[in-house]
Amino acid sequence: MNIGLEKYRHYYETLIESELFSHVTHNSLNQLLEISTAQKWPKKTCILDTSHTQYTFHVLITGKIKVYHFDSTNDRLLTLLLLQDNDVFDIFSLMGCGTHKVYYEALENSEVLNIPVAKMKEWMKDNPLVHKSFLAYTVQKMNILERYIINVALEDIPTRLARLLYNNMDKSSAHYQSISGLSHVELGALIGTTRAVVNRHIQNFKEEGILEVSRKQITITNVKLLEEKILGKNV
Amino acid sequence: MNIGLEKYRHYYETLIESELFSHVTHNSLNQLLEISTAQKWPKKTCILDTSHTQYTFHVLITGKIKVYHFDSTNDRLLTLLLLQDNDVFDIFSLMGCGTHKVYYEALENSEVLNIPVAKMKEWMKDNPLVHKSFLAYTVQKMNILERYIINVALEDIPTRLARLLYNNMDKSSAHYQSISGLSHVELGALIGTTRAVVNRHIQNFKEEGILEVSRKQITITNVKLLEEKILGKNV
DNA sequence: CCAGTTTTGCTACTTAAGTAGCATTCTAAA
DNA sequence: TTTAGAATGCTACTTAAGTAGCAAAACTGG
Repeated sequence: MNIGLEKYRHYYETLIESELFSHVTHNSLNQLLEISTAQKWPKKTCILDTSHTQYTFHVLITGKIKVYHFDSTNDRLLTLLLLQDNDVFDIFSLMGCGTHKVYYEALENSEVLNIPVAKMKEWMKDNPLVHKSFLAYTVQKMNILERYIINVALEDIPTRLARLLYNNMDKSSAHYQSISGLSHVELGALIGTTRAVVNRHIQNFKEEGILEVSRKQITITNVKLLEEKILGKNV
Repeated sequence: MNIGLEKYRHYYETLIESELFSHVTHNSLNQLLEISTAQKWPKKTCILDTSHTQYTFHVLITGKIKVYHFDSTNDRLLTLLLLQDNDVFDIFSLMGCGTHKVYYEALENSEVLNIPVAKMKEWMKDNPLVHKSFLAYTVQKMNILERYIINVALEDIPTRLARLLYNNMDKSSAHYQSISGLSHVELGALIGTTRAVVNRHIQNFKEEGILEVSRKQITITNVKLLEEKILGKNV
């Protein structure tokens, strides 16, 4: 990346805000940007070639990207993580953890930095302190995965759906909108089921007065009832 | 720990073998042992007090410990990880990741080192390089959790059971024994179901000639058939 | 504005998983 | 050696989840 460009400032300021790079010196961060190339991933960009993320490490600057697994046996998708600003991927290939069979799709127009894995490893060798922040970051993600396992293994689908809606409620707006822009297929992939089942339970919730729906948009009309769906079944 | 003791040598040699501490200098490892106390956890020892692991970091020297979650709604256990030699816990509390609602149980007579979290953090500050090996370690565990999610969310129980048996087959012995010493309740906790369902599928497998059972012991009699249960459904 | 695609809503059906309960067998502690 | 508890095997039943398929509605790109 030509760090003389105006754009460079934007990336620099995003990274320095990130918990991953906040402690990195000005010089080192510049070095990181020098081995980076910026790329735009328009909405719906898919990375289905696992070798790409195997050799290129990414920092998500803006946008939203889902990490998902595809099961060919029953033609089902499972979203493992939603990546947002300042997330990085793929930490598995960075640590040489064999092949990591996941795919990526930009759910919104996104901007990413591309860094060759080999160069990233070198940079980390020169900046050993980042291992600490990467460790903290990874542990946080692991915590999310752990709760995901517990949800999928022990809770029924209405509970999982309710929790998904609850956790993604936009409490700032007057009307509690949730998970904007995702279809029922996407919702199913997020909780490990199919669109038909998601739709069934959404209709049930609607009848119970918990929410209202319009296309790709869910509005929670009764937060208390939604909470009750989750509570009494562990928080 | 009084590092003059004969026992000390045993702990030292175990740690230096571990990928987590192998690069640590002799002096630093001694310092680590000085802030450690050794403890025996006989088989069936349970740690149900989450505040214990919140303030004490552990290194498992020998034995086997399961990390599990308990769901009070439906009275079910879910085993998240099996810890073995040179595993450490709990990395969540070490990284200050809030409370981590999991319990521990020694499945075999185990020997652990106890290290106060605050002292461990200090020691890590003095030995910043360990962050790198802890990162690699954590990423490995995260990989296991990720596959766990995929299994539980997308595969049926016969497949999950078959995979569990397959992954735990003792290929060294002439007779392929698998998961020795665990009851059907434990097997259920490992794949996210109940003992009744585990038993049902074990009986099916038995009829299909895949395995033979005796109390707390399963012997695989036809590995190929077992593999077929898993394959064709992603590896 | 039209044509084609995506998304949603819904019905009917199949199947797997979960639940309850009990009898038998095995094991370990008194 | 006895006995209480644990583990297993099994039956019958209930319920939730998955599947298939179709039609209406709502977008989107040309």
